[in-house]
Amino acid sequence: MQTIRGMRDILPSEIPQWRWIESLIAQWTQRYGYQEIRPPIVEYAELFYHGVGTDTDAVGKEMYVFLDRSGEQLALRPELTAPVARAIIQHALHKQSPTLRLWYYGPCFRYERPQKGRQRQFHQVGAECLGYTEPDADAEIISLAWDIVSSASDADTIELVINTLGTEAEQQRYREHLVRYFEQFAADLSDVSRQRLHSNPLRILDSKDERDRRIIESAPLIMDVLSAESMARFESTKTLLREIGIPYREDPYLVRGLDYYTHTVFELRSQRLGAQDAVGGGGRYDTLLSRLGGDRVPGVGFGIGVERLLLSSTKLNEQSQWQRLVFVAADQSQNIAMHRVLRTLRSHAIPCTADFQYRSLKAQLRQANKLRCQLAVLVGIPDEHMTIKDMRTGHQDVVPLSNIDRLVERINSAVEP
RNA sequence: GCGGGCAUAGCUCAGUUGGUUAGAGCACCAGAUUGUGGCUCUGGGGGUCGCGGGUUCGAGUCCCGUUGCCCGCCCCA
Repeated sequence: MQTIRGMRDILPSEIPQWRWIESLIAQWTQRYGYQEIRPPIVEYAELFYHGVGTDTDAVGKEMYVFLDRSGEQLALRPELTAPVARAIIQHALHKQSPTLRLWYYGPCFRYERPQKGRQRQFHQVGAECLGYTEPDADAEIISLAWDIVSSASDADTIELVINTLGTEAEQQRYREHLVRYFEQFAADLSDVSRQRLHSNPLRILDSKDERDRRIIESAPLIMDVLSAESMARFESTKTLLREIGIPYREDPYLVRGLDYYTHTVFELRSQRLGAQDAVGGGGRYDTLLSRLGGDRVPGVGFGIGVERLLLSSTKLNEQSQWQRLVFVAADQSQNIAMHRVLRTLRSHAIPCTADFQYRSLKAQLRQANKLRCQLAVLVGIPDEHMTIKDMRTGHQDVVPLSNIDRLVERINSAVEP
């Protein structure tokens, strides 16, 4: 028996890293005044077909879809923006307050070929800012994503890339321009790009193929078809980023894989990852909610891959710190006293543990040391007493076995808060 | 979905042109230390060599298949 391909256990030894990342996330979302939302993991498949689009790989080729026992077509969520949008519509959250700042964190699923930084079950953290058409919201979202990623790794190992896709209509017009342009070179394009010519010409732009790149160099740019208004909102987004000190690089060929994006799109890349170098990405989606049958609520958001964030992290949190945990050592003859001590300490909110193999005191202390326990209590040493040993300094203190309250007092004053 | 690499102890890895009972370091357990951890020394336990076939007198080593991981493509978080 083993885990399903592309899915893995997060082992106890890895939990401190995860907790650390999760605390960064909680910290930053709180500082920005975002509220957490937790949609279910399973949704109607239709939500993603309509919201994200069947042309996208994430939904069209990689989504886990299955029938439940009553024949409903369900899906394991491949991303969380659509579920959040669904929740807003379903509970009319935008009617209670016309602007919303939400964040989420949880597992997502995509049936892909596993690789480092690419698993079939992975975790995404993200935030959505809804109800604002103003570029201020775009800047805030990018700023939040930047803060989370750059607090986990050194700023000089990450890169922020931004672009604009304009309105839906402008995107459509651009698409037509591109098709007309690339058709002239159809014979010279790579096979993949030729196939995309009519299905998804935007995607040709980020092809890595050598020959494609040369053709792309002279391809029309989105800027050529943008209205003055769209251009202005992109400019002011960039100005805001510059003025609040967030370094970015503009890339007119950046396109994102999900259909719902309009205007601003961005990606955060890490040099410390291989081919899967995108740690996070996002953009504006002014038509998503109306596409899902809701009111026209504009929004902008991002998603960050937590596994990739961990891989890209240059700031390993210091391990091997002393734990706020008391080790209670005893031999077999003291087992009742040992359990009484454990129970009393716990009732006083003092974390404690013991070894039930009743091995030598030496072996028990070795275990206490391995667990990095700050204190050890030696029950029955000396006779009718308990020794409180500070594992950091070796300093020892003796209290009578009959006076557990005194033990609690001593421990409370010795343990670091 | 396509192309390629790897798979030996809990972990990181040796294993010579196929040839006796498959090794090391770390980790684990015990002792040195007559109830006291970390360092050191000594000893000990632990391996269907990913799994299934095949070639051979003989396979960890060669061949085929399969599963998993890794790299590139694709895609994205």
